Amino acid sequence: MAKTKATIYNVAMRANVSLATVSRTLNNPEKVKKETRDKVLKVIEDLGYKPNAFARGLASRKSTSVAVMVPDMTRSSIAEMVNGIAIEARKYNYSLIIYVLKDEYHEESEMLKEVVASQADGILYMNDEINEQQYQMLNRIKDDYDVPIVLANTLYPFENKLTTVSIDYHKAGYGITKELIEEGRKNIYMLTTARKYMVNDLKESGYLKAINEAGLEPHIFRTSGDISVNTIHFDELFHDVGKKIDGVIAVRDSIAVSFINSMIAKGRKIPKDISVFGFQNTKYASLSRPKLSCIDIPITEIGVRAMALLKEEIDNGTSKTKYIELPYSIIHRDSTKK
Amino acid sequence: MAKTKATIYNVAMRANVSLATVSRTLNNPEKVKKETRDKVLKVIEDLGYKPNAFARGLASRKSTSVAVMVPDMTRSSIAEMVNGIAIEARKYNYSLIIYVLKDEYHEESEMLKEVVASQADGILYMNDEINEQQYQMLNRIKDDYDVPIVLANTLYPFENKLTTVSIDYHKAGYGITKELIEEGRKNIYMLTTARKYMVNDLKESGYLKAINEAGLEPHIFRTSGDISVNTIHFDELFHDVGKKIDGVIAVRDSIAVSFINSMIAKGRKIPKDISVFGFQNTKYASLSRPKLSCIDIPITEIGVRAMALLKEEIDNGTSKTKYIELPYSIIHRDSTKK
DNA sequence: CTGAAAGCGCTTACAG
DNA sequence: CTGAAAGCGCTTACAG
Repeated sequence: MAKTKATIYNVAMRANVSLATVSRTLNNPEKVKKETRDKVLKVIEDLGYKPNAFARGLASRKSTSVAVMVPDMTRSSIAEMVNGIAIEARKYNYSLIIYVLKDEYHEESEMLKEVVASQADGILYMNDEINEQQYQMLNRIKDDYDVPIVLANTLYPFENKLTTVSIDYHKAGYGITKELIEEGRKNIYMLTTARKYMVNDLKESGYLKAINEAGLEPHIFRTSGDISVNTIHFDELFHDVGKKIDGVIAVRDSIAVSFINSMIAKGRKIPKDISVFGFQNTKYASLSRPKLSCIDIPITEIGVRAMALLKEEIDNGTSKTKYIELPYSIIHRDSTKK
Repeated sequence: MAKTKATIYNVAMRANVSLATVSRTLNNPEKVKKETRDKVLKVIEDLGYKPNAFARGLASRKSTSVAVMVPDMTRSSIAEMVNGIAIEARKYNYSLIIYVLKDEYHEESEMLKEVVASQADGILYMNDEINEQQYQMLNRIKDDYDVPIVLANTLYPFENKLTTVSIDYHKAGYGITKELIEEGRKNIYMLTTARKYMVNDLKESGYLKAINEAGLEPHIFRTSGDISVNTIHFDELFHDVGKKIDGVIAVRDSIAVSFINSMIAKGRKIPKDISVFGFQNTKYASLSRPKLSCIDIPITEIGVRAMALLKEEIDNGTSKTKYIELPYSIIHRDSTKK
């Protein structure tokens, strides 16, 4: 039964070469004579030999693995980024170790120590709620242990010490708000999360800028991402000012769709009475009736680029680029007039 | 800057004990006198020492990591299972190495070799498309390398050599079909994927059983998970027999919602004209108008239980249970009459 | 309860 | 281009 795994020693024996030569044909093939190399490769193939990742990691001080730290796998944006990361990591034969962040700061800091102990070659960190404390902790880890860190879709606008791949959420928020203004909307509401997310703050600041420029009154409405909860909030909102609202920017597609459902239940027409924009371009947007107009965020691409940048930092100790801003686009469907 | 990580040697020095004692206070604290232990623990704390995972893995032949093999991170059921796995893994301080499966059989087999080389203590495999070839390969890996494997939400009904955690999809398909029959529906369609998924085949067989028992005519309609594609299919379907369909079982919520949107566009009423059931109870179900009735699958729980079972097999070499069937429930919302 | 020592399976200067 | 040997940082019998 339990076949004992072939070791480098077995390969060396069978191929009549030293351990060093086997190691070289795997890691620096150009340093081995073609003839020898082929002989060794053949034995490796025959034995189904794969180097033990621990021994290799211990000896070389490289792990060919990166730590992927995420707040919550179940959010589709996170899952899609991880997918992008996986696509790119595969090219380099890197493995991905997933760490699901806990709310508690202390736990996160423990987790980071684990990451360091795991000898990850680099860290991919995604957390759209990132706060001062967390940002500084990452900074410290990076400096203390000299491990490259790349933030993916994670913006901390007050400092820029950490390499980042994202989109300009402020500009995106500004852009769609302007579109609504140009449509002639006067009472444009921003539907955002009660909980503070950095990324949502940026969308909000873009919204506010456009609203102020147009001399309109800003309306920030904070609600929950939980549909059963925000439905109640939207009913209350409608009760208070429902007839006046004529435009909406929601920080997530799912919140936009939930809002649409609530308003249609009250007899309002979308987009005739209210134009609605979402953010992300998830499947929710295409399954909504009417289909949702929204900002399309190249989320998989963010993952791909973040991994590529991390790889660059791992290999060179640094990277030319410290900030990659990816373009977004505005998808016009049926919940807005344009 | 770059703080050199403390090693077990540094700890031993500072605490005036041997390496073995440091190792023991971490791994077998009961074998160390309390006094000594406390002294060592203090130094560990002071130095921020974390054992190097590679050295530990190499020496102990245990990795405290498991390989998580998934077909595609972006499917919400997969992401939620991984979340469940992460929750449970955290209890044991296990890390998770993610492998995103490729379509190509050869690549999957290479990946499995990598998994073995990575010294993972066990493998969590989820793939609702699993075929004979893949199943046998897993079997071989398990036998050859003596590594525990647990299938999560992955059914291969023709054999049961591999430990599995899932729900009874056949029964679920049967149950909701019966409900539609009891509602008085006569032309019940099953909307399933063109591509063969094991799990969908089981839903289908349950559907067929109920239909046959009732002496009705079965209608299996194969389409795509892609909304823009299935919308076209549904339009064609409506053109052919649209007026007759009075009940629908879809293998995924998103397919059900897309179908509802298509039918409403043609002027049909849900659930008055057509009752619709989905599968999974995703957010799509709550964001649909009308809200979707569906089978609720305890997907996070499947992840949790699969990880727990794997841990049991890792620790004991085997587990008492070879198959855990979790209960599902039927959620009645507004797309069916009950 | 504690320590000395071998060994896990690799990589990498160093020598030749 | 190739090999002998040290060393990576742990764990684990074995002795005491």
